[in-house]
Amino acid sequence: MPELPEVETTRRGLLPLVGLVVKSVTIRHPRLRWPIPQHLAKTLPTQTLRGLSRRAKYILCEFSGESSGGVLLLHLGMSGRIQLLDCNYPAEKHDHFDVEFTDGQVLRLRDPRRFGAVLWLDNIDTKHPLLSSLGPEPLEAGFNAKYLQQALSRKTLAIKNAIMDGHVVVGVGNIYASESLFRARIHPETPANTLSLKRCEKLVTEIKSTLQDALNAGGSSLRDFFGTDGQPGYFQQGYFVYARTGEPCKVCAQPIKSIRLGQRSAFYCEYCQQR
DNA sequence: CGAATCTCCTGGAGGC
DNA sequence: TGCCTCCAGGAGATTC
Repeated sequence: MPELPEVETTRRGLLPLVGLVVKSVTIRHPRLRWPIPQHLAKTLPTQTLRGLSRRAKYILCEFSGESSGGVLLLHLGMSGRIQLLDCNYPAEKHDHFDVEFTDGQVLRLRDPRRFGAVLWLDNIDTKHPLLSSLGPEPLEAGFNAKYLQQALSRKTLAIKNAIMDGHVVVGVGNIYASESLFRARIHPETPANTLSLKRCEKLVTEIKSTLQDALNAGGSSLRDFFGTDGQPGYFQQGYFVYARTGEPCKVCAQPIKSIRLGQRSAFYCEYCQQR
């Protein structure tokens, strides 16, 4: 599933497109999380891709042309992937959206479960509801122990759910939430507002290193993550606890436990992680 | 405001 | 071989 490292890996894979001009847009199945704006088929051609950035798990593609411009916002949801292909490459089932460039490359979005999104913003507008109330980027300096403790100060819910809340910090999904808490030796059910500053410090450090490790490995591969070159990520080799229920802890050899927290599975070692 | 629940959707796995 | 159920998962919407 795309989490932040996978999304960033995808963004980097799209960088060769910067500077290219759009030839056409194909919308095969507009019903994603929200409808894909039909006007893109008319308004995007002739515009030039000026830059690619990312906020949380949103990929922001900045376009401008003679008299118009805006931002194509892409979200991979849970099963989305984007590939760069030759425009003659036949579309397959679940290939919902193409942006073809004049050099013959096509950006192709495939999303079987259709939880992803393709939206159009008139400008990089931080007032857009999807972007306006997001927490800090986990790998940036604004995400630190002091900030985290403050952000958690009125939250009594389990720490695992708290760090998966994009208003607290963005980009920490189900996999890396469990992995980061294991590395920080914090039990996932610990009430968020009871963490000491020292434990917040440790958690911040481990969230950063877990995400950075995954990024260095080219993204994770829970089931079906593939980069823009079609190659799978390899971080899954390194999971300490995720989806390892009953298997021995890599540190103490006790069996890994799993519980449900907020409709999500959480994995932990009851000996290595304390409340 | 916080917290819990519901919801979107499809494919794959397991049971019978 | 087919059908049924369950599960996975991001995050906005809804409800209390």
